[in-house]
Amino acid sequence: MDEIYDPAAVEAVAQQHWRALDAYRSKENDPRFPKGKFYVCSMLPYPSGKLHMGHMRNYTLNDVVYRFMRSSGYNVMTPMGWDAFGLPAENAAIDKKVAPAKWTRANIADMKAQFAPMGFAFDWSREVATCDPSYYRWNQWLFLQMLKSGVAYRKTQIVNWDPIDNTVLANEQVVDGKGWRSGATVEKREIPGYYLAITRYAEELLETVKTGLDGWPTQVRAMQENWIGRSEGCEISFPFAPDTRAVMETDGALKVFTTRADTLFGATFLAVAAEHPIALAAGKRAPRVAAFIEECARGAVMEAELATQEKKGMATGLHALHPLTGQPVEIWAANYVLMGYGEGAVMGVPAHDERDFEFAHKNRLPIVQVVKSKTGAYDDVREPWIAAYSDYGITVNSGEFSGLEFQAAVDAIAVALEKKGLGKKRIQYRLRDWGISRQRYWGTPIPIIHCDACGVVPVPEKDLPVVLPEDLVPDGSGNPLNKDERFLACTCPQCGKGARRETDTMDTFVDSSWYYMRYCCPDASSMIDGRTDYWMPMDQYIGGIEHAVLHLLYARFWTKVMRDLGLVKFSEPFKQLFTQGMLLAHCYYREDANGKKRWFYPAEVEQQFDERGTPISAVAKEDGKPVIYGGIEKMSKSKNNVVEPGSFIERFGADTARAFVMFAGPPDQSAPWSDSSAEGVHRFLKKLWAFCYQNRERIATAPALVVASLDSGLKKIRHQLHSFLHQALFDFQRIQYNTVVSATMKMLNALDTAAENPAAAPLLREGVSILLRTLYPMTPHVAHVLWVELGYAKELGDLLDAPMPQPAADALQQDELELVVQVNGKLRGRVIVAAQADETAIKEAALADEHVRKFVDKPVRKVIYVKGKLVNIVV
RNA sequence: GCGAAAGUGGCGGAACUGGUAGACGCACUGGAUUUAGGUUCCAGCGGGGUAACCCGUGCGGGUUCGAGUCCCGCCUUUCGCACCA
Repeated sequence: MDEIYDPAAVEAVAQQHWRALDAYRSKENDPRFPKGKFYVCSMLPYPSGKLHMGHMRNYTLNDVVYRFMRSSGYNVMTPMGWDAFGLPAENAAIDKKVAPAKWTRANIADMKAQFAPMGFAFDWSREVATCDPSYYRWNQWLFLQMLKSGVAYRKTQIVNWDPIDNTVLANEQVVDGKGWRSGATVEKREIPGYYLAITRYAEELLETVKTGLDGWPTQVRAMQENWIGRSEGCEISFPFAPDTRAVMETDGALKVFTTRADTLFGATFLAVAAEHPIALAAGKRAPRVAAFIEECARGAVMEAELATQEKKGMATGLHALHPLTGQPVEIWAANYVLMGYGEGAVMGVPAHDERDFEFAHKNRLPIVQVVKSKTGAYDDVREPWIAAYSDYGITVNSGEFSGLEFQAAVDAIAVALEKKGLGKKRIQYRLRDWGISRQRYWGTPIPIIHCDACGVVPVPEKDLPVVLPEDLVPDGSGNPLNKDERFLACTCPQCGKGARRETDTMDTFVDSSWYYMRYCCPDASSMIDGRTDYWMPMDQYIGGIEHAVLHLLYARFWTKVMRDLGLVKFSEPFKQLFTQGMLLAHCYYREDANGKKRWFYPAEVEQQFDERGTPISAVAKEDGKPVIYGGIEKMSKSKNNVVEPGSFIERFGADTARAFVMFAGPPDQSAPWSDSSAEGVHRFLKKLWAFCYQNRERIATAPALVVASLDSGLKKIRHQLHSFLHQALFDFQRIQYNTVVSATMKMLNALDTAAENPAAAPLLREGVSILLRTLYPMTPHVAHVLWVELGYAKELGDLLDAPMPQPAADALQQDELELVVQVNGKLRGRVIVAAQADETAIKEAALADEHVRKFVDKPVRKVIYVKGKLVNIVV
């Protein structure tokens, strides 16, 4: 055994050992693991080319789950793959004039190589890249099945259009309403596309997220519940007034949805989206309406932007009739009404809705109070109008419906409307169908053929996959597939005449909706096979909170579609979900005269402290002059604060990197990277090695542990060790690995104290075996080598499958307990009592304590005893 | 704007179910070893006070014998908002 800890040597030995065993290849029903399967998986990464420490944190987390569960006796499988389609490859293509396929595949190779030193337990035999035809053909196949069942359908969609580059822009590519490359003001444009009817599953998606999925974080469940957004309300029709009838050339009605039918008598205007047919018809007649529609057509489609923009409106000059009073109500076009949500129209009740109030106030529309509070606080909301009263209350000014409470009013009005055929109760979801068409090259081709004679024709299953040509290089001016005759030209499967292929590709969320099922059978000749039934549903899914809604909702939806096609038997893909936090890093900059920031790498900066350890200033090493501390930020290239694993691992080893990213903070929260803190963890591993080296003979020759013969000092240390273990096992289960690392540090500190006692050898032998196995999931290399060197492998087997240690009952028991004594809830003393002492004796001992007596200057009113913890004396 | 979280020493954080605030580590200070730097080891380390003690978990209220933890109202930061992944 070497005297000095040499991480490079240790890690080479351990990895060689695992490679020789092919240690992470998983197979179904492996008889070595009678407890059954455990499938743990991290959300697949986008192959951007560089792995930073943040990735390492995420996959270390995954790896700790793997090793802990395997040590607990499960047949664990953890795969890895690549979310290989998407926009960044096209941007790289524009920048570097390299085909996205080539760039992506080179990145995958790079990243895979960067994973190697970390010693992750990935089963690489299951690797999947979503840009491989063998994968995306099944996106196409399932899409065809969805077309057949009607889950997939064609409809127009609104996109961001860059009029200079003549291309559709992603929301990300719209900066302040302008195209990021051209600078042109972005316009909304309507084009046809494909949708998946996720709303068909709204009720089931909602029900399970509310009452099932108990292995998911509650905040994720809440976010999904709110995203689906079920609301009970009424659909109400306002029949066209003669002017509207004339313009629309029909006697229809303007339909709205509201959850506040009780306020119907307060509806003083109607607001429609700028794209609503009535607005468009009015625009043909009135130039000012047309101008307003055009104004609304500028600007982006993002909801956050729409919701924060100034509320603007324009009277259309048209009217509809109130369904119950028959009074004409003015129709306005408004920029805050969304065409894609509900009916694209709302009734405006300014007295009882803040947004309507703001709108009415600005446009001098009438405000009519129709609800008063039950307490009388808002009985009189007359002019001057200050605010809307949006709480539930009692109806007023509502004819025969006055004097009713909210629900009674809604019920009565709904009945009245239904009698007239002008409305009914209805459930409305906020959730919208999923538009999957992207006017982009680097994605799964949508398997559709356009024929002049037959129209839109699906590609026959036997012709799948529709292979994406891999040699095209986008130049920023639209989808290069539109110019690629080899791809475009085809024959119509129905009439056999020449036809054109669809050039839109699928949203990359399609790729990530089921890859985790393909990992189970990556070489299957169908979409999935029986092996998926063995591994799925996944036991532990790990990924960022940013995916709380979209990806996780799409994956749940996709699973249900597959279930309804008879492909899988389960309805939910992920039993447990863990949302990991981001790794952040310090950043430093200097500003030049023009306010332009120059960002320094942390390594170029020296932090200075005062004598109390408070950081006072940071200076650049190059000139000794101050730089500005920019705080702790997300790692990003532009801020030069990306921590790269390569050089760190070379200096300190993968185990230090792994242990530090686990130690830095709770795994579900963001944590900053710190070089010096990481070195502290390295010191711990060095200390561990040195301790094992110094005590190797004592451990090797230790007699068996006899608890009764330990002196009281060693007994106490043994109690500590097993308490730390007890806590660590709890923390392993709740995925709080930062405190597991702390526990191993405490164990080493305790063993260090024990080692001074000449009789400690049996305890050291037990303690080190506990310590190594507890530490192993975080730092497998050094744990493996020490395990072998100290002879534990011969006794307990390879560390990969050595069972997790369990705390001994005889160690957790104590003869004496230290109790805290409080007076009126404030800590005033401590007493030591026998473990079996009864409550009366304990209370007496507490009252007898001299520190306590000082504060008991009034009669004792009550004494509260919390078993094993404290006594509180109330005076 | 809407939805979801987070806020504890100089720093990262600990305190699982209301019950000893600050475990473990970093930084810093003093000392030992070393020619020196680094390493290693020992001790100290929330604020105030000679002390007894007092004050302290973003801010303001409340519940409780007892609140970092529960409730109400604010402030700040982070994530998501449907074409970034």
